[in-house]
Amino acid sequence: MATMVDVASLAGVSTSTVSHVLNETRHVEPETKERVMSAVKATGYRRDVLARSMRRARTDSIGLVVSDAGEPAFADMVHGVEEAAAHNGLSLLLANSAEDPARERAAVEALLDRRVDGLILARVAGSTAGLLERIRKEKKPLVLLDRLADLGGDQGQVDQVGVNNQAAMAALVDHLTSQGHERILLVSGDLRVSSLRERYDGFRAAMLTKGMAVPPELLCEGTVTAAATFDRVRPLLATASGRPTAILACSTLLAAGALRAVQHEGLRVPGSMAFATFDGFTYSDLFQPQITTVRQPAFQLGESAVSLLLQRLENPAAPATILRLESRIEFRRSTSNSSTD
Amino acid sequence: MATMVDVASLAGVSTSTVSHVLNETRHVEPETKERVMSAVKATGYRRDVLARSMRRARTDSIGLVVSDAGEPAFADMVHGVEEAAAHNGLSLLLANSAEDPARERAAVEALLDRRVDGLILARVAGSTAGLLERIRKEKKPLVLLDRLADLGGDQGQVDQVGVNNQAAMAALVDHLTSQGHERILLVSGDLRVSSLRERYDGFRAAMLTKGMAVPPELLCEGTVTAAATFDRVRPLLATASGRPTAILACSTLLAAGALRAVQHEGLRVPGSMAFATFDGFTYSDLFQPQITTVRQPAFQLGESAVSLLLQRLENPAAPATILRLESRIEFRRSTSNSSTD
DNA sequence: CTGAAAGCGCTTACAG
DNA sequence: CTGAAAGCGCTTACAG
Repeated sequence: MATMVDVASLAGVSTSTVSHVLNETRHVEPETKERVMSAVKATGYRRDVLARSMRRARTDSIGLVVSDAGEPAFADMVHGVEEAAAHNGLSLLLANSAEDPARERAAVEALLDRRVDGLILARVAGSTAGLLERIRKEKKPLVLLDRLADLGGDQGQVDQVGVNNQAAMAALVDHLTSQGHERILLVSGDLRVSSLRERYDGFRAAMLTKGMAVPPELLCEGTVTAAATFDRVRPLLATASGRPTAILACSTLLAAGALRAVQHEGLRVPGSMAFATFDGFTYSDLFQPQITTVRQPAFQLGESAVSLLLQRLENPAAPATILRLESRIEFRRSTSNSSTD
Repeated sequence: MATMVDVASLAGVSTSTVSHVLNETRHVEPETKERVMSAVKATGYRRDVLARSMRRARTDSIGLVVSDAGEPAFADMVHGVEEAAAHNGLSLLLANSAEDPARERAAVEALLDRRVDGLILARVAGSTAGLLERIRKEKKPLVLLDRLADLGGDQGQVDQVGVNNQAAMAALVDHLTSQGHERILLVSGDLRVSSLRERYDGFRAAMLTKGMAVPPELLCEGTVTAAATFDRVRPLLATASGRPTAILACSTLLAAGALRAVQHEGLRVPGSMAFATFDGFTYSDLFQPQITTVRQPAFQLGESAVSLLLQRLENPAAPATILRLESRIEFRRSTSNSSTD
């Protein structure tokens, strides 16, 4: 591999000049510049980013840690981040934490080791409290994505971008109650995940506003896998008496478990059970049942996270920004009374 | 940030000794070692991996570029790679190429710049011939994942891991013909993608073996998006005369386009059209129609790719390994004659 | 307009 | 058993 010294000697200049030409960081005579550039070409020189990073403050790279890049919503967020990063000349280091706090921690440490200029995190459910502290100590710009932090006032705020879960939930409850549903089973998952907590709180608030009861047996929370959700939901559907008339799942995973329970009990959607979910399934237009779904603007969430990070890099002292984008509800037959199936 | 010099002076030793203690690369008196370790703790010292990498041959990191980490099959491969990498103390730099050759090229360059110890690539359809050459020139270990290379003999071989597409296709054709299907529409996509090419070739070979005709109008190839596939497939289903009785899609994306065409024409699966696909949809057990699917052992593909890479790092001169794992076929109602729907 | 030289934080022969 | 010093490949004051 050719080094800068090779280029300099071939061009008959100093390495300072080569560096300045490459970085356009001070004026160089056109003719000299020319010589340098052709020496670069002749030697096939490529700047060593490791050495470069060691001298500079920046690495022009950012890190993204998501709990599972394979989940549809996260996949789109990743795309958004990639697009925006590439657009801004940043390279992206991506890591999955697989919903495992230890993996998440390890991923963050690896990214810090590589001196990323900033971090974007969609944290896992059991994310340790120390993680944000660790990043703050390193003085690394940080943006929280989708799963936000509920920080106390004096801990300092963090830039965050998520969706307006309350509003989406209110609209969904509106829709379901307008169809005459009074007994709605909420499958809300792990409430340590802020987005799930917000949906849970949003549901209760919306029901309260409507003057409707929310009996505890219709709040199914705490399950983390589809299988566990199946086990929890199934008994709730077993007997016709007291059975909910609608199920509302707060994530794709939860929807999968709940739907499996519905089918296991021989109930048809929407014939004998209405069903709606957040996030939902890919290619769902092709399959039955057609499920009413709250779609996040996932791609834009990713893009916005990068924007916030860039702003933060520009202006480290600015107050934190908290962005809430609006979701879109796709109404389908699974919550429609007029349907025959 | 504390540096090695800080640690050394606090412990009253040289930086050599600190380095050797940290790397366990030469014997150090237990008592000295102790002093160094407590100085490390006291200063909160963390080794600078950039500086370290600059002096060493290795960065203990590998790069993975996939065409879309959000597609189910690729998502599982990514998980396999991550798991195996973590297990071997390697950190993983992941990049999506979004089926765009330019993005792929940029991703590879970024990874080379970061001096990954090796690369794993699931290449895009239009991947430039120069890409492999570029990596070879850099003398970087490389493993091809899922989408293999059809290299000429004297270009030198590359380590690769994929599935046995021929065998899976033969079994599928066996299954369909045994159900009485003679007119099978093959939706094969972009034949520059080696796995799709293999499925295409496998189909023709299997049909030939059965002594069955493969009329050109039942070979739908070259489409890259679901929308384009829809447009190509729809007219083939428009009139009952000459309509295929079964459709075989070679990827999730192609299946989506074809299925949309089937539904647009008002045909029911499997009532009026049998349907099978490679890769398939997630959570497909929950939805109708239930589609016969060839599942790749995607996670294991990812793991195997890392194994091959590690072997290559150990032994750069060894002949290339080409690994073929077996897929599993999930037979479902979409290809079952006895079903009423 | 350009160059000589220090320095980023490590690793590793070389020497004792 | 340990240390002084060179060097990895850059960037950047400093000097002219």
